[in-house]
Amino acid sequence: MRNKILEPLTESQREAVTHVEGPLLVVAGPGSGKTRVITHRIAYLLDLGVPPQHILGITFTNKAANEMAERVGRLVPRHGVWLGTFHKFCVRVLRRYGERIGVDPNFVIYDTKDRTDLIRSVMEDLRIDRASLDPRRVESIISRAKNENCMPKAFAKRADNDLVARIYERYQERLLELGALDFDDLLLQTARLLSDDEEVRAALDQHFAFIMVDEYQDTNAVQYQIVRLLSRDVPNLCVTGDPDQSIYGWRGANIRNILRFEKDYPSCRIVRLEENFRSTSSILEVADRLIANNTLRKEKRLRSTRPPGAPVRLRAFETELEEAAAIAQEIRQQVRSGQRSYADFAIFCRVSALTRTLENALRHAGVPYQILSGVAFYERAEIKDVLAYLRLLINPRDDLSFQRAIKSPPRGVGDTTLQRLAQVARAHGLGLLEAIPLLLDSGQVRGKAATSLKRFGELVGEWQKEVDGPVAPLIRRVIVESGYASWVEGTDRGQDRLENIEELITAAQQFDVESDSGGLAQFIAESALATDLDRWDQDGSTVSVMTLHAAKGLEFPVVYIFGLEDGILPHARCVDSLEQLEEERRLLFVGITRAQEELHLSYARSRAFRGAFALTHPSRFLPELGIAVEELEQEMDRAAWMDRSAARSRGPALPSVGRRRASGRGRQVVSGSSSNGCEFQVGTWVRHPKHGVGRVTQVADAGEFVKVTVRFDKAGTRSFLAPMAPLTPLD
DNA sequence: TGCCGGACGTAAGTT
DNA sequence: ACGTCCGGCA
Repeated sequence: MRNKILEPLTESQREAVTHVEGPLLVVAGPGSGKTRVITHRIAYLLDLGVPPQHILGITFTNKAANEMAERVGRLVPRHGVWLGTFHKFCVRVLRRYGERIGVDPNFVIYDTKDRTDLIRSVMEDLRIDRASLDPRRVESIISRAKNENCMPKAFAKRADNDLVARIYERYQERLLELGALDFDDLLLQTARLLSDDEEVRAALDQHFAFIMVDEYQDTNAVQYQIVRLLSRDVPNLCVTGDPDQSIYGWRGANIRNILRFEKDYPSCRIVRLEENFRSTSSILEVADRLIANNTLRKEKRLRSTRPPGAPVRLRAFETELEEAAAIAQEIRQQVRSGQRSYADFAIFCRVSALTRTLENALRHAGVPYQILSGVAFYERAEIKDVLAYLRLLINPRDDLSFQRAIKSPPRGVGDTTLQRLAQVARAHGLGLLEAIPLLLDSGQVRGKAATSLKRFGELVGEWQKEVDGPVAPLIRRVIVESGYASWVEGTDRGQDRLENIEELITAAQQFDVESDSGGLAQFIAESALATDLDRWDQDGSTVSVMTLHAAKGLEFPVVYIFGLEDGILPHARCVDSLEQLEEERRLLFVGITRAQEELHLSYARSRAFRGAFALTHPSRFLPELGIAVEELEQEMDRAAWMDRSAARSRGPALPSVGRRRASGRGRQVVSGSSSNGCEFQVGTWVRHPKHGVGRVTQVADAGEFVKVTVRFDKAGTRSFLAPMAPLTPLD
């Protein structure tokens, strides 16, 4: 048995695996077998006779947790070790001990959308105009505060934003009233529990004698504190991570947590895994050159164990359409010729908004794909609607869910009725659902609204009797009896939406079968914590499309990264500070190091944005890769590219001065404009069907097209590519 | 009173 | 190209 665990390991991997007592830091470069180390170490501990319940494995994503559970299972069947995300772990702790710090054990979890809704409603209550203070900004400030372990009181003392402090305070009060925790609270309340309740802390510290934390470079202040509090008396803490792959600074991750591990645990052992078994040396060299440009970094070399393989390609396209089409066609060809299967390919981009064009191209080329975008499956409207009903059954005070459920399907209860209901509820300190009888008795509501409300209350009462039974039949009952199913069927994409609900029911069936599942509350909690990525099927015969963030931890034989343009990668919001810029560089580094055999990078010189075309600049990271850019038509101006990158590194962006080719390839849209440009000149008055009359302020060469900038009275200044723009000259 | 369609403003990443 | 808001209609 022990041989099976230790044999396949390298020297340093074995060193990490066989380290048992005391703190251990594994600094693991990409593709260095980090997951293998963790899973084999768990197996090793089990083999030594450590009871599985004393081992705790914490990851950031469900996917990572599942993969680990599965791989440990291959070494030790039915191992019984708890492996899960930080958030899941916190849910578990809070359900059991949360009451000691005033957390309702039946709490519901509010996701980002619920949070948005609640913050908006709080701002309404406080009569804060949305125009004067953007709710989205408020959200991110509050979330940031929570990730820094800063509660409303402490936040108010910082006092740089009075208004936000008031919203924050009220928001927390509302969550408490509603019996809800948002994502950040799961961590925050757990940290509070562990630091305020020594009895619980000590018990859990003892209980989880062996703790392993993956991706430690991505821990935030609260997660850091939780880990610290659980490894004080029994510090058998093993963390793994790679500072070069820290990409979650924007949500409060603190790269210093991993950098100071040695100081936190002076007796710790450090093992470095620097051999890369994943990528060809060509790919690795590119990654290495790129990341060497980060200044806030400990020097580290990646050692390749593989031959050079195919060179990394970097291509420039005129438009995003060509870029997408080229990727789709290439993949199709490689599969058709039998060299590859679709599952070998992954396509990454910085922002999920970029996938639309790509999707079209893939569909057009008949390439099967799965998108793993930011929009989680469980955030789809229909899923949220159904979950709102379920949440209401568990927690009748959950007004947010009530409001959602009562409106879908529309049943004749509108804002006016709801406002009256809210008044009554507030007067009696009840939830909206609970206040229905009072409102009806008061006689304030009559007619359809009254009967609908009454019926709704009765139905919920009926369903509540079933909450301890299996989940799947309950869902089915709810969607039929509420009229939701028949209503949704008649809406836009009704069939699709119904299918999504079916998928939820399938998940519920699965959940029902698992013996130790914790009932409806647990199902809802897991749904809130589930992501798109969890539904991902790597063995399926499809190309995978995802963001660079989502790609972390994965690997593919062939990787495409597209949209490598300034403003996209690095993202426009990240170019102002060196720290953020370097995080963007790490993001590209993560993407590059996912590739095993082939890596294709590309950018487009123009891209549709907000419905209009705009010119782009190549990413400032591209010159750092040390590879030449290929033009769509070979030997075309390498010089122009060099100029541009030189200009880039010198300073602020210069207007892109491209060349104009005599003929476009496979483009139908070019027409109407004469060879020397177009009919627009600076000063020309033009009419736009939507924006009305405006005046041309700028005419610039844009590769093959001409960019026309027009100032409109109302719409302000906008740019168009001349041949496509619906502009009519007025002269 | 509630619902629907056009106008308007707006867009990072994830648990 | 998209969701959200407001005003008019049922």
